[in-house]
Amino acid sequence: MSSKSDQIADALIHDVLAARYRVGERLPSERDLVIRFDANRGAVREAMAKVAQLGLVDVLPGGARVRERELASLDVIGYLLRQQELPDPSLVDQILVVINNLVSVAAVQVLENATDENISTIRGLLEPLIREDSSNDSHNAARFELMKNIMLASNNLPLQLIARTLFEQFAPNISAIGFYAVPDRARYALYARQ
Amino acid sequence: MSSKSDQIADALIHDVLAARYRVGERLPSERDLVIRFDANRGAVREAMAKVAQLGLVDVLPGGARVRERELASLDVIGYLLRQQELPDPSLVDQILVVINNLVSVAAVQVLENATDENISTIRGLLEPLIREDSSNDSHNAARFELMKNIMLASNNLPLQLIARTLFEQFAPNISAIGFYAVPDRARYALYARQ
DNA sequence: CTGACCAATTTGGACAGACCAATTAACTCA
DNA sequence: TGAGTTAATTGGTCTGTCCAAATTGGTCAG
Repeated sequence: MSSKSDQIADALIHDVLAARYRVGERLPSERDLVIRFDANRGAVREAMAKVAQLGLVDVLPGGARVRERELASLDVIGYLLRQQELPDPSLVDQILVVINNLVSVAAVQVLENATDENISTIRGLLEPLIREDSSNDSHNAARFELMKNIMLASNNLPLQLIARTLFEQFAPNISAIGFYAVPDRARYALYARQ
Repeated sequence: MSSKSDQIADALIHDVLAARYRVGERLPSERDLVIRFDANRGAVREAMAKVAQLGLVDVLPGGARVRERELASLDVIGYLLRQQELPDPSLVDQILVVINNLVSVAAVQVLENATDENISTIRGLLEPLIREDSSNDSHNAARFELMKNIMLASNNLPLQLIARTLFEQFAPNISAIGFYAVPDRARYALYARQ
């Protein structure tokens, strides 16, 4: 059972992402939200702070105003994926484009900076991927593991933060959408050989 | 003048990023922080919620425990850049690697999805970059503007969120470090011609 | 009728004190 | 010494209050 402020925040985030309020419009006042959610103002304020920290609203005396979606934090991706029962396919595509590319960048970084140990670990993870006879599920799991290791070994903190955020927001939704992006096996294999 | 809860949050974030607390260690209790910052518990709790939302700590009954830095939100980058008077050069390098690559991805996306209007706008922004006689400052400003437009035109929300976060966290620090990464002019020119 | 001005209301920010449930730390006793 | 129990600590929530900034609505001069 999540805390009450989290429940309130989730409801507010959902409403904002569902465009229930226009950009620039004010959210209900904290005192109104107290009534709607049957909570005290402290809980409502904590929820508001969370929504504001996600970059979805600007909170200041006079009211909390909705910002443009493009000004939000990366952390809203998870909420967006959960907005409907089935994640938006185009959003999934967009995420996969970014992830696949970041993995490539990370792979380059690994080759430049990583230790031999890291490389050998990654090479070990790579083998199951080269085999063509593996099932889709096991192949995806192996690829998932490989990506995470490449990110970790990249030694690039922003890269790690982005990747972890995307992976983490993405993971709970994989079952609903399948993890279908086709990796560029040849490229990874090339990297591994270097 | 920022709000008190923001001041408290900034101080806590600074301490955590400065590794004043070990991973897994507990932050001072909310009641102790009330004393240290001469605030009430509500303000402290709002600050704590912000730090938790950044992924720096886990707050639960018994105390707020520090998490590994790799589990944080991308939004900590700005705080990391401001940790010392002079931003960490290696962190700057890492950010630039990511940014430059994301721009490339976005450029591809633009070619696939963008309107003619977008493309012509970008092509217009590209011209000042091709000239070799421009000063470094104006060249950088032009490149900055170009990148932002490519990102916007990419129609890829995660990409936009990441880019905006990085640019925004980065911008206040540009003066301190210079914006020195050399763009791959040839590649952009190639894209533009397509 | 329009627009500038002003007062009343609304809103977020902060404060004080209290209770509960979960966790943690301390203690006791076998 | 170690396991089990108790006491203290901690976060989560609640009620109520005051203040300053922003908004709103009305008023009045032009």
